[in-house]
Amino acid sequence: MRQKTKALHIKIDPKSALPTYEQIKQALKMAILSGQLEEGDRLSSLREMALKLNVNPNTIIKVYYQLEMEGFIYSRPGAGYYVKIDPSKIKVGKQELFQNITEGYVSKALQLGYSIEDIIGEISKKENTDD
Amino acid sequence: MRQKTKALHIKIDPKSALPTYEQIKQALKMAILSGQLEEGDRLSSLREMALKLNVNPNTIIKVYYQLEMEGFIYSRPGAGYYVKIDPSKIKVGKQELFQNITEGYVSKALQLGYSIEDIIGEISKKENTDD
Amino acid sequence: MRQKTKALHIKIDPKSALPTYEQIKQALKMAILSGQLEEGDRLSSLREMALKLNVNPNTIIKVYYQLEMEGFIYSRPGAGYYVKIDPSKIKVGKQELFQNITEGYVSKALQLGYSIEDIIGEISKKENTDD
Amino acid sequence: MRQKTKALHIKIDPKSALPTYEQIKQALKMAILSGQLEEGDRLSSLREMALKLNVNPNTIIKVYYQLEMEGFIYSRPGAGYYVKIDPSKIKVGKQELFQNITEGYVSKALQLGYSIEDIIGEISKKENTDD
DNA sequence: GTGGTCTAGACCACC
DNA sequence: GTGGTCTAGACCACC
Repeated sequence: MRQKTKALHIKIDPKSALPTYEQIKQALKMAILSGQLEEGDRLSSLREMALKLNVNPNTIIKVYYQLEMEGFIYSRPGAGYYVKIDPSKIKVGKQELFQNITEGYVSKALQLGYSIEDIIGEISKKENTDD
Repeated sequence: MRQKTKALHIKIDPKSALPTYEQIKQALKMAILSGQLEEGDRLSSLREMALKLNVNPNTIIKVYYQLEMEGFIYSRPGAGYYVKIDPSKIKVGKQELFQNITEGYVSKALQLGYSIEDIIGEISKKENTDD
Repeated sequence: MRQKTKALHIKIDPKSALPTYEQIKQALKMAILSGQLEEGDRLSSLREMALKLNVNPNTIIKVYYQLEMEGFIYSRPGAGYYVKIDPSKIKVGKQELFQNITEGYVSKALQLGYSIEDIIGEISKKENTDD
Repeated sequence: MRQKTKALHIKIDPKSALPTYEQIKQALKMAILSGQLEEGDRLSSLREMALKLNVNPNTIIKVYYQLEMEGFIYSRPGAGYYVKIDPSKIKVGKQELFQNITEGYVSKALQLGYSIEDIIGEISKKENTDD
């Protein structure tokens, strides 16, 4: 069982309308669903994570608690929080999330007056691009 | 002189992490940028809109006030709120919004592990679809 | 008794924080205290005034009513509103108003950090100026 | 790092035709432009200020929000509101305000029938005066 | 404790 | 009826 914490690059946007804890939670969920974090990986400790993100420890407590409730991580008292992966759940969760964000994105773009062709054209530009 | 208020179908998602006023604001901005609301169109009155969306009038005041600050609408006290359109601004705002949501969507999908091809494939499914 | 209404140049600033009726009221009071409007002068009728200032007649009713309460004008039912001047009151009212606005102005300028000399210097510039 | 809130003596005139929030806003703007409040100074918290001025917190929220929009202060959620000063902006804002109030004052005095000499005479009396 | 969102509702100025 | 000001007060996110 791996004990080393993987480096995650979570950016908090203070101007976002989303609360801080929600931004962190979504970032961690993405990391898990994408496979960036794997079964047994240890999350940074509450204090470490709070320090890294320059955020109050209570905020991290809230995030870890909710992720635990949703079954993505579990705590080993005294040892830390670990990623828990039910592979089938991950697969389904990942697809659902992908379809959800796709649906949300496309419907907004359509409402703005862009066609599916416009959308695909815009996205194609991203190919062979770093950022 | 248009005086009739256009019907808008704004849905507030109570489960959203976005605050109510932000959801309404974004919906109205979309309607303006997309051309659904045009120069001179009258918005629903504060009380009407509040009633329609089942929300407190003060929340609508906040939305209208911010949209006014951003130059999308103006108020005529005693008469109502009206759409103000600087066409060039609309054009730019629309493109920026489109690029922003595209960028945000694509980066999430990529992080989830999907490729540009996967994304385009998923979006292509939307073609020839009603919903 | 003069029946011709004198031309007054009242400007309403829709962006002012002062309500419309207050702006009109102050302008009329100034005109009376300054001698621009004299004993027996007839004010524009409610409808005329409302039309000239592009304002709702009810607003003018309110203004005239308050000026009447304060003893600056009186109404002759069916004939209109007329300036009533108690010369001693006018003199006192004018001086009081002058001292009030001077006091208010000077204290603001001082708080901003300007000296009496600065103030006098700025005001002196107004001499030999049209606007 | 200054954290102490400076004492401000803001008086609300209930008889004023200016709305409460406007009076408070102007007083704070004056304090900033005059240098009474400096870069980094912390404003009283929403609740403190509301208590001090015997006004509803929502009224203070409105004041702070507008001052934030105008770039005079910024909020650090959970910490408070702080003065933000772009010195050049302050200088310009101060001069503009001074010229505005001077212009407004002088034009009223002139309309009342006083001459520039009268005005300067009245203001000169303020010299060597405490109040 | 501090900022931020939101509700419920009164009252005013103006159309 | 319509916008605008204001109060009283609850609840949330975060420090």
